[in-house]
Amino acid sequence: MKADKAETKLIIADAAISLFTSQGYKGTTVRQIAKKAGVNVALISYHFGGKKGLLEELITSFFEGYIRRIEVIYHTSCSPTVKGSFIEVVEKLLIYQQKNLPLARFVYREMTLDSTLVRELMSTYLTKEKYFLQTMFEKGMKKKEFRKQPVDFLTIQFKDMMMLPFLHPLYLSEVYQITTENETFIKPYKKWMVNWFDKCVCQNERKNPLLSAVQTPLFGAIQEKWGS
Amino acid sequence: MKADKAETKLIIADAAISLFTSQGYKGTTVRQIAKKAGVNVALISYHFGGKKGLLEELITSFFEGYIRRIEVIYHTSCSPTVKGSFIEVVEKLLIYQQKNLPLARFVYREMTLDSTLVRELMSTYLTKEKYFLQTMFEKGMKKKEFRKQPVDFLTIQFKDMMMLPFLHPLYLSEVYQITTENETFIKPYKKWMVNWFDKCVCQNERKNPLLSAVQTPLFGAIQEKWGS
Amino acid sequence: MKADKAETKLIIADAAISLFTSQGYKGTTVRQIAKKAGVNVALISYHFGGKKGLLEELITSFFEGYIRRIEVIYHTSCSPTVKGSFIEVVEKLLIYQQKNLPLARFVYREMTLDSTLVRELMSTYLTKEKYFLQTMFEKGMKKKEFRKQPVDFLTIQFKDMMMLPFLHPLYLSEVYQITTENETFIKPYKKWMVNWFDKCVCQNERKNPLLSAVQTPLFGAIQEKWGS
Amino acid sequence: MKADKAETKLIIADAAISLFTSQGYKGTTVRQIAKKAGVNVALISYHFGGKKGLLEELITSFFEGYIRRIEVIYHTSCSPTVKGSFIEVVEKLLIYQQKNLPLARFVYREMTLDSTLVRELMSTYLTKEKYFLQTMFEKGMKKKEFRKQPVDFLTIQFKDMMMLPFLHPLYLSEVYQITTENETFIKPYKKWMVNWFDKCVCQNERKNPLLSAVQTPLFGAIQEKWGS
DNA sequence: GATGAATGAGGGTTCATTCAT
DNA sequence: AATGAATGAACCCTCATTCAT
Repeated sequence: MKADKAETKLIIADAAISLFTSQGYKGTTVRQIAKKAGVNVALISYHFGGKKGLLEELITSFFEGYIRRIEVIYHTSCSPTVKGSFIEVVEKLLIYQQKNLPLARFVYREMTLDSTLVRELMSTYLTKEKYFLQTMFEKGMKKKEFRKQPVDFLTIQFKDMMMLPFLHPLYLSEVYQITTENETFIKPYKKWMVNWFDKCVCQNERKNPLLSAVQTPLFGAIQEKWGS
Repeated sequence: MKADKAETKLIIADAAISLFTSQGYKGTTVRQIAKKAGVNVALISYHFGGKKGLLEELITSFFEGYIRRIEVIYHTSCSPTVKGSFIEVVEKLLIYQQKNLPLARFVYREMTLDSTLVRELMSTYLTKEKYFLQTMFEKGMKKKEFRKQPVDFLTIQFKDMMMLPFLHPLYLSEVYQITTENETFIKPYKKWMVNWFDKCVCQNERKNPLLSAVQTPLFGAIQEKWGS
Repeated sequence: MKADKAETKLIIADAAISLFTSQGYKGTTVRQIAKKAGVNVALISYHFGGKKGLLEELITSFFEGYIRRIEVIYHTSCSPTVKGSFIEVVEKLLIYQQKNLPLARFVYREMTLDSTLVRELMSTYLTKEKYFLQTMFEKGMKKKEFRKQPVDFLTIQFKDMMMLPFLHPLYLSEVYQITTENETFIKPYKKWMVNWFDKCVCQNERKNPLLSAVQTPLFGAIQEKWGS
Repeated sequence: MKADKAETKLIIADAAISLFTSQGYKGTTVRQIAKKAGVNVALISYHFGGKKGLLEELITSFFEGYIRRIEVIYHTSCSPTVKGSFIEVVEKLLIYQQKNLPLARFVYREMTLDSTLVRELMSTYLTKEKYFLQTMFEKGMKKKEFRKQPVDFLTIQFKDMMMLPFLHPLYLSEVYQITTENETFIKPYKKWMVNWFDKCVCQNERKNPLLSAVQTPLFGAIQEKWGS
């Protein structure tokens, strides 16, 4: 039985994502991947040019989809406000990451490692992302929609908040049955991000500035559960 | 000149922490560790019973120190309020984690892997930690100092917030020169935690409940930098 | 040109037998085996699951063939006398051991070691062998063909005599050019075994009782036990 | 507590003999020996110049005692017949080997290995032994006490018979509780050797030539060679 | 495109030994 | 004489990859 070239690649990729996520890249052997995918070991080298090539394709495809979502909105958003565009970005990225949760988790974890390979792969995309986000922030400031702030810090904060929930230690989900996998997570988290824009980014009268440094359960989802 | 047993073990452990942190456990070879430590490879097996044993000792010693800090405060804190005890815990743990930053980072990352070994090592300590935190929260509630809330969620939120800054992807720090390593991080982060207690945990009049779900840059440290 | 799986395994096995026999299991390295077999080291693990697996297969296959020869005769021998069946067994086993002389020597030597592994491997086969031999001896006694004697001792004596010539120190053969390898060994040794059956096992008039101490049992100690 | 130099050496040697016997030379580590002896590992190198030196001393001391027993009788025996001297030799050697059973077993097993070291150690003693035995046999023939036969074969047969019972696979003893260790073994075995001398070596009338195939030589093959 | 035998590099570990105390 | 930390060589094995089919 001969499968499609594309089909076989997909099967292998899926198996790889699953194993890489739970065991890490180094901790996974090509034989484990081949076994889980139900294909011959040599096919991994054949289709991806080796284990490293497989990793590359996974990371690349993740960032590809990631950047594309920002890019599309950046170029076509018809929202009247910059904040509106940002909210679109937030929603699209949250959905994207949740849909590719294991891959996202794996990529983000691998990013915490000192791997030359991973660094090289990321740099292109991270540069692009930085460009888009910073441009948008600057646009918002120019339009007096956003408060004047160091753009760098805004960008990193934004990126941080978009990434952290997916870095969440696996064991927490398991122990407490709280998870970023179910869809109920997206809505409150998005709300929380909107709030962050309102309070910390946008140009708005803040009567009690002291509050700004305050509260917030990190995860809106949790907050949601025990009501307010 | 022969070194002390304890001394050599320390040198090896230091080298291992450094390498494990940047390359991961699986990505680090004993020969790299030995080379970095300037000792013979066999000494790792001699002193730690192998690479696995080295990992065990590192993780164990980290959690040992971690739990001890909670425990001491739990048993000897003379703060009149439970919140006061919690603040002590926060401070001690932040200092501890910052002082052992690479180790903390490494342990937390390794916790996101599906490693039987790591799971087994942690289970003891996590259970203890859970006990201490939950008991304290319950005490606070019984004393009407804290609002009534599901203790589980409080505990996990607290744990989360104490861990997240140290999971922070390395590259961010490097790119943006923001780091949890310098001491200026602790003070604002502690302040932020205090605020969380005031607004989300403690029994206090909240005039505008809507605000509670709001704001907060995840990292007070960052907020601090560009003023308020 | 890639060889058959079976073929390669045979080549490796042959090299292993040769080296194990002359240097012992512990004294032989997988690299020596691989070199002698003209294959890559990793193939040993690939085909046999490691050095230990190779040992297992060698010992198992030796005993397998050994037991099978007894079994076949046990079930299909059409000799009118039990002694006749025994003689068949003696002949088949002598031929078998001589054909697999190095393997036999190696296995028998390894049996003198306190190896858990070897013990476990043997136990199955030795139990089977014991069963076959004892049943045959008992049958001979029931038919009044054999003298009544403790079956245990008969069995061990028989086994002993079938094994000893192959345990013979290698150096003796070399020094004196006497060997169990050439075929002229089998005939007289078989004759000697027949004689042992006639004089010590079978029910026959013995005119000169003094002779009883002569025609062997290899171990006087044993003879002593069941009297003369 | 400092022990005598000699005492410590003995303790180590005893431990080594025990372990070498059950696990073989290669299968035993110096750490096992040191542990069993209750001394520091380095002492083995200190006292014996290493593991190899320890082996040398054990084998040497065994052969030393072995040869000395032959030598003494060779020079001082006042038996009127050569056969009488031989019987003395037999008795002394049986007792010696039984008293040093584990060592004897170990040495004889190690002799079946292709070890350059062992070969070199033995050669001296084996040459001496060969000289004594052959001279005695020749003397017996010259005195017409022994039949004329190839001396080589007589020697090797004799040596064979003196060695074989100690090569006996360990497991047999264990399974069947028959052992060469208890003293009751020596008497009958000696008797059997006497008989061998009477029937096969000495110049005596043999009324029933048929018996010639019976009283052994352990190896018919040998018997075959020098005719019947 | 798919297979599985074969490869060479490198992994962790164990070994007998030596060195400083 | 005795210790135990330290050493380098060599062990077996696993790895990702390639090759012939």
